[in-house]
Amino acid sequence: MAVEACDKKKLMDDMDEDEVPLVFKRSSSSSSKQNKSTLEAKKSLSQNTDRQLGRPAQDVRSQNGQGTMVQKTKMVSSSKTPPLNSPLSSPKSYNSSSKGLVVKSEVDSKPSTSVKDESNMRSLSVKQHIKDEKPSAEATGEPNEDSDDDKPLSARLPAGLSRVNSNHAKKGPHASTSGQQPKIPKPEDSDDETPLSSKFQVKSNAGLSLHRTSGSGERKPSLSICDQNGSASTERKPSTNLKKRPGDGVKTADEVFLKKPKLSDASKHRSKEASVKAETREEDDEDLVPISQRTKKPTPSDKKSFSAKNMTKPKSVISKQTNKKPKKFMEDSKQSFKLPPGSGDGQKWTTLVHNGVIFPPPYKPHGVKMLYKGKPVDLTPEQEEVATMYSVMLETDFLNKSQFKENFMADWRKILGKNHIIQSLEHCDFTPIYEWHQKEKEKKKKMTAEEKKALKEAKQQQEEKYMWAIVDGVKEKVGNFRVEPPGLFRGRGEHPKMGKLKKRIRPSDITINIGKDAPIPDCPISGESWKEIRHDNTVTWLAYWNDPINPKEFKYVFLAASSALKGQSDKEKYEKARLLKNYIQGIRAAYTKDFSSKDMAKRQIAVATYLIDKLALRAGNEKDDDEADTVGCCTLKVENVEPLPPNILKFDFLGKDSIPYQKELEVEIAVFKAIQQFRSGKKGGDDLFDQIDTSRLNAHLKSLMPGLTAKVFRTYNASITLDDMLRRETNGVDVAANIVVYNHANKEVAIICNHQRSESKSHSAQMLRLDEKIEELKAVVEELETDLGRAKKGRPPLKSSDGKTKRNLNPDALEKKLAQTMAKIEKMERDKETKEDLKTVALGTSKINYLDPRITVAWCKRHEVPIEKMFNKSLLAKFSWAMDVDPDFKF
DNA sequence: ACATGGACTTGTGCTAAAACAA
DNA sequence: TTGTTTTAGCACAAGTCCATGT
Repeated sequence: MAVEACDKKKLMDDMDEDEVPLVFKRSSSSSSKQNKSTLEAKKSLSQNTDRQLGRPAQDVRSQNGQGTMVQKTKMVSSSKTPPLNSPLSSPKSYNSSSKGLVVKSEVDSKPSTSVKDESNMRSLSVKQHIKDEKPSAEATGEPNEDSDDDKPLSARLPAGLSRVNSNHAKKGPHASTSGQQPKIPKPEDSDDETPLSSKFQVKSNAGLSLHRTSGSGERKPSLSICDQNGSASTERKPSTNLKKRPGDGVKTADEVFLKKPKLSDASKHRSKEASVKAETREEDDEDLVPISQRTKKPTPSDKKSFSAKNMTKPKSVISKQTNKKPKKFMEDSKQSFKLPPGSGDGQKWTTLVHNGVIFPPPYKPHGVKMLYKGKPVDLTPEQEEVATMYSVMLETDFLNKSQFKENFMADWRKILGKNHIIQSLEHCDFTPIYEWHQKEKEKKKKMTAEEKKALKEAKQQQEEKYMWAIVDGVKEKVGNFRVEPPGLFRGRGEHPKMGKLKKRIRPSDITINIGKDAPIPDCPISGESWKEIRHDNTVTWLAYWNDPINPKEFKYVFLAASSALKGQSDKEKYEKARLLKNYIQGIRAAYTKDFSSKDMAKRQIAVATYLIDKLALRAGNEKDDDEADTVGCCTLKVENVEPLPPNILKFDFLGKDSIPYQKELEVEIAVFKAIQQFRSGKKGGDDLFDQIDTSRLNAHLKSLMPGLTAKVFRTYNASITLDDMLRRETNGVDVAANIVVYNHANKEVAIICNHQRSESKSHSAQMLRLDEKIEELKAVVEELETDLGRAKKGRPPLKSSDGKTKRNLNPDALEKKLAQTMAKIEKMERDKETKEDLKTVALGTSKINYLDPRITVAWCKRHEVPIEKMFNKSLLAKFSWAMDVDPDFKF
């Protein structure tokens, strides 16, 4: 379906994306429908099996018993429930809330994790395998079962930790035996990509076997697999002109390639959908539909949201779409066509057309003079430009950093020349320029709406041609077609290069990558020319230039996240993480065993893997001296990990982007001892893991599972945690309550991944304001109660505090008002709590990068939550490939 | 084995835009 | 309407990891 998207209408709509607001139309009414549909769907689908399994969240809960209440109380409760399995851990878990847990994040302290009970999960899982109905898909179903492994980190972490221990350590051995030997079976797919599918399938059947040996045969399938639906969907038209991307749904990758737009029926559908949906729109001229758009809209047939309905019956939907193109097409196209991106040989595209990049406008001198030793100074435009870059940063914290100032001055002096009057930054007064800049900002702000709109349109028009690329006949959005403007480098943390001048990039710095038959983009700056033109279809970049700050590195122009190319690799990432589910138990057993290996390198690998698994640490590549001093797992220093007897490890280091990571984790004794040993005889700044590095670690991981690398654990743990929490805690009271559950799960993941944000400057003021409002409302409640009491006795209300006479309401009306006010207070208090809770936790990063969107989409379908409530416009576009997932999808 | 180049993903903060409250 | 708060998007920095050459 998606493809058809081409419909012009849609296109049109899309076109403006910027301006036009998306409208997701999902009428309320729809809900009912949805439900219905859902139900149907479920029935139709294999659900039975699932259900039996106990898959439904509800069931789950029931098991625990707790589930339900959770919500209100906060899911926490549930989480707390003691895991049946691990006795050990349990104590902690219960006790306190998450906080109690061992792990505390000092940072904000939200205690992050909660324990989950594995027991429940397990039970579920076990059964699940069964589901076979959908073959591929199901991969999903898989094996999780057994181990706690499957459980989300969160579960483990906190309490988990303890648990972990218990499991592994204690269990460790057994576990291992159980079955999964880590050994990899490599299915054939050497590539990471394909195999998955096959594997999945395999697994599904047997929980135990990790290997998915068999599956290999079809790897490609992986894609297909994923989408259960997908399969059908493809349609393609071969020859047509440009196609748009295959349907919105974007089914599987396969389809992607094929795409063919076809308007015919599909288009019809689409159009409707389009309207319904909301997507973006843009107008483009021709038919090229921007893929992104298409994709996004999932809405299948009717407007209703795609939510349940669509999903539910994915197949049916698909079929519709597909109709247009008969299978044959598909097949043909597949074969004849290019390989899917990513497919084997590394070819990413067959034809690629784009217009290059757009450069920032040349510098316009303002002539405002800065002062040096109190006197105005004449500067050339080049000198003034750099002075202005610095001036506008006058109120930032960078100006308090000597490193920044030194670097800036060093670079500026090169432009000023050796004998310039300006010799020292200390005697410079940039305020005139700063003030000029502030005024300019004011002016801009004060422009009328029309003026702003006109400016915007002019810009849009200028950029329009650069925004799109045509990849294998499909119009795709380009991610960052604007060349970075010159400026002062703002590194994060204590970056040694902060303040250096990032020089202007010119065409002669840029290498363009484009299809052989495509016209070479005109160089936008007359008289200049591109550095080089390449026709490399094994890479996805459209252009790149060397980073002016670090010439050894590059800045690339890629397609946008909504493109099929990116979508496919995103999907492959999640499929790989899902594959890990089948190996995790064995991997955990293996590293547990190696905690006491005689071989130091082996022991270090085991402990590092443990930390990556339990704490979701990043791999930790080596860094140069000219970068900020941050670490990851393999680069942890002795001083970053402090053993607190009997078995707690206190982590304190700066991770990516110099974000502090401060947590305490209770670990297995063997790990604790190993860490003590790794530290012994070393200085604080020495490497904790002196025998390993990321390439060794990853090489080892690859021996356990094809394609496995350290980062896969983060994806795996994040997604499995979300899936697990949603399944256990969604109670279905109403959409709002379900969303609360979702956000709670999302927060849990963010904490695991240590996704922080800085507290807004006005946070405390905002909290105070909320408190005031709540107090006011409480006063209103009291007043209402008084009046109600009087009204019941037939007396008129007292005068209000400001002396005015109130209307004489009857008791019913007063009660109603009272209830409304109380509800308002409740909501406000909840909002306040959430706000405080999330003041330093960023949910967005995990949603964008770590949570398999299919979990969210399937959950939305199961609980009739409009997907638009969970994904904004760009996420809808980015995850278009996940929209038609089966409601029973399990990560 | 290792260093380094190269390509692509992940992350935070800023700011424009949208949503709200007054 | 207007001022304020919240959110979406973007910019671009900073990671990961694979490939390749020595």
